[in-house]
Amino acid sequence: GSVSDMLSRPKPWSKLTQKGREPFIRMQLWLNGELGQGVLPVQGQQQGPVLHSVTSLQDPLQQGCVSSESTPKTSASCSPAPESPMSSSESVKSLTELVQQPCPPIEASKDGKPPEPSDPPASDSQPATPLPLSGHSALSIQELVAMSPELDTYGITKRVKEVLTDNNLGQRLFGETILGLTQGSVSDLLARPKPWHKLSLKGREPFVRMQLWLNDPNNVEKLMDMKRMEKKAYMKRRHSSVSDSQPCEPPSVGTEYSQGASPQPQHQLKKPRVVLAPEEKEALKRAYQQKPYPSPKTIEDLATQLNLKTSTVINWFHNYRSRIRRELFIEEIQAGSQGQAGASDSPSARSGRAAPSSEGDSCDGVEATEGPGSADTEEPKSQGEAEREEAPRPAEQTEPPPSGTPGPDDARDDDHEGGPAEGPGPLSSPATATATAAPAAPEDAATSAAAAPGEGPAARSSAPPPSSSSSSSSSAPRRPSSLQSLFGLPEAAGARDSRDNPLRKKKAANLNSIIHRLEKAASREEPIEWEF
DNA sequence: TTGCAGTCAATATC
DNA sequence: GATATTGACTGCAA
Repeated sequence: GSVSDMLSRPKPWSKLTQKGREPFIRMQLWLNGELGQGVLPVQGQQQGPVLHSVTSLQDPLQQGCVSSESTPKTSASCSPAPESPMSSSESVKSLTELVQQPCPPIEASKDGKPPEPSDPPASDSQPATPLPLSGHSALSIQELVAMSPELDTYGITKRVKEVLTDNNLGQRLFGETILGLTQGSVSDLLARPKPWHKLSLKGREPFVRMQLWLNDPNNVEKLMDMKRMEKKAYMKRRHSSVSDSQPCEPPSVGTEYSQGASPQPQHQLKKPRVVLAPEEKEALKRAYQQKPYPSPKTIEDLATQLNLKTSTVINWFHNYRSRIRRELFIEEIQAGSQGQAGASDSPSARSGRAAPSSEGDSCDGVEATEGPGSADTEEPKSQGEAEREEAPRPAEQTEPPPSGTPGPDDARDDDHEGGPAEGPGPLSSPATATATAAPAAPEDAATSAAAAPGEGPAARSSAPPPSSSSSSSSSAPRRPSSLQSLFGLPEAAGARDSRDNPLRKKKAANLNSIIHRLEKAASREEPIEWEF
């Protein structure tokens, strides 16, 4: 009955749960001839002949660092964990193993040729990107991902960073040959990996690829080879182009990659990249603080006031929200590890509000999320801001607007025809102020607060924290076997602590004052609602 | 339609 | 030159 149903009404892949995908993977394997004629275990029966026999195979994914939730953490969590309790279905795991030989991820084909550089991009757009694995089966990466146990994304990226830096391998090369991603994406991924459970299937792909790569004993060697070949090719091209007196196309960034079909698109005038001025960003951030989910009208107002396209404003909000969210993930992780070390705030407590530490900056997101309370970067005004904002709408402001789950309701703009824009609000000022160079009168705390940070070096010295913290950790101790060593590197934690303490104090003070005000407000207005 | 995830690719920064 | 940042885009889901 199930089979009939499945065959006649298959659900789209994306709608299937991991479990639900299992039969399709089996079918695919069967179609590929991978499963032979062995008797597959049905449902609860774990080990049919075929699967049973393969459980002894090495599972490259399992070799890697499987995250704590899924693996009984032993001191050497990177060792194969055949007994992992993780999988809801052992059989899937077995399939994973079946599919995953210790495979060299780099070499694409047996013909000795390295994967054609153009491969990754080309195949990338395909629905089922074939892994550049010479490995055993033609299983697509998606299938591997679907079957993969939970991976420790932080551990993986950390190790990858280590390997890359230790061997002087670039992100671009790694990204393009191993992950099929561009340098920027790789950088982002390595610096701010999301936890496995927050990743979509697609988002897990690169991590699976990384894990496979890490498990490849010849990974570095192969990448080195690639590097050499790239260099050779580049030299060749240069020479030939020089001798041919070619107008020497710029040493294409992607080297031999890409350019699949785009030597000419250069002609069609490219849209110049929009670069938002600091003041504009400040204004947007302030708008965000008020309404992380501005209404179309607000967006339009914003766009008008800042003289930007509405799409730019929309994009900015999307990007900002999602980047803040990512920062928060990291904060949570870091906080978690810190918490273990005896840090004060519990992760659960912080997950609600913005995580304090990455001190806003690169993650001004965090700062923004935290709203006025965050203080870190703008301590001086934070009080004022807090006053201005907390008092009127305590609930909204204390709450972490965006955080993991967009709690649109609390901050969404919808109605308020006036929206945040009503009143000059935070938005209007900077733009106009910039224009006039003379920041309008102290319209409100927020405005002035934003104006200042715009120029103040203190606020501007934002970028480093999160990434630097992560990178610092990358140079820290090795052996990312256990969760602690992955996330809570003693050194790193120590460094953080010493650096954060003053900030923490400030924050604590700030929070206290906010709480205090909230309580006051609560006692005045709606005591019941504030019961919590 | 809206929001999000993931990514690209231009640009900034180191 | 390598890496980080970020505006824009695509595809998907609710």
